Amino acid sequence: MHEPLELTELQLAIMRALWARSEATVADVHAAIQRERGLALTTVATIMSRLEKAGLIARRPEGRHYLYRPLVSEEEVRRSMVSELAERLFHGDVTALVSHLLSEGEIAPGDLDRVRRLLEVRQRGKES
Amino acid sequence: MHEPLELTELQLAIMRALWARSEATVADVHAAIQRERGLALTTVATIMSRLEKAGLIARRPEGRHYLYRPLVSEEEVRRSMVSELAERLFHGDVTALVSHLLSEGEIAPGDLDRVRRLLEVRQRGKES
DNA sequence: CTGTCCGTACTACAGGTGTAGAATGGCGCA
DNA sequence: TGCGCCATTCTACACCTGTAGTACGGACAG
Repeated sequence: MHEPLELTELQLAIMRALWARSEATVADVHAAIQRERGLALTTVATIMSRLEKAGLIARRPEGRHYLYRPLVSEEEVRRSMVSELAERLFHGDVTALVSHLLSEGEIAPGDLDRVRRLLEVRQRGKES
Repeated sequence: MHEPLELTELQLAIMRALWARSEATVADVHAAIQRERGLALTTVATIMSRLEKAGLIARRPEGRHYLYRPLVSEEEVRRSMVSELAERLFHGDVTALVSHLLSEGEIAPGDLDRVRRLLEVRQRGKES
């Protein structure tokens, strides 16, 4: 239904603020990401109106300003971006991506147990 | 040492052709990616000179044309792009990315065994 | 010696992103 | 009723990407 859903870091920062609040004004979002990036309020407003034009968020009037809310979930974006990356780098072979993660020293040895547990849960869940 | 190494799909297609050959002319690369995308030769030449300017590939004169070769490996690019994505989407928590891959139905149940075997090999390799 | 062909380099342009100042429009106070 | 404030919108611009036509310089054929 959607074309690939690729967000840049700035767009993601804004979406994260919205996901955390579910409804927020431009000023809210601006305040929320102020710590990480010192952007002008109008910059945030610009990006948000572009996101709205792109159909990723929606807004409704509320008094003198607008309240924005996300139209896509964080999970959707993650799924889309991860599988897009798997496509680009591993011909869509997600297992190859996992393999890369397991073999390239990306995961601290201590975290392997966590992964193993996840895997076991997942495998039991799918049985039968 | 490098700043994040983010390649677009087109850039990757060209890099893949170079990785597969280790040295190639613009015409070679053009021919190689001709099947997937019907681009003009000059388009490929443009992208390749931009990649050279960006320091991702290098070239040396060879008779009347140039031979290009990659300056970054496929593995480096994969590592960089995957960890960049983990950064963007999971605050750099690679285990969370694996968890996402395991839980979001991204992996066919049949492939879970492969993953488990990879994990076991990896874990045994790291012990003591 | 000169015209042709081939590959490279230059130029161009639309669309997207990061960034933000300037203009606008309406609400409430004086 | 007019002024100012505040949020929103418009305009602007530089840089990157995808895409490719055109110009240029040198090697080769006649």
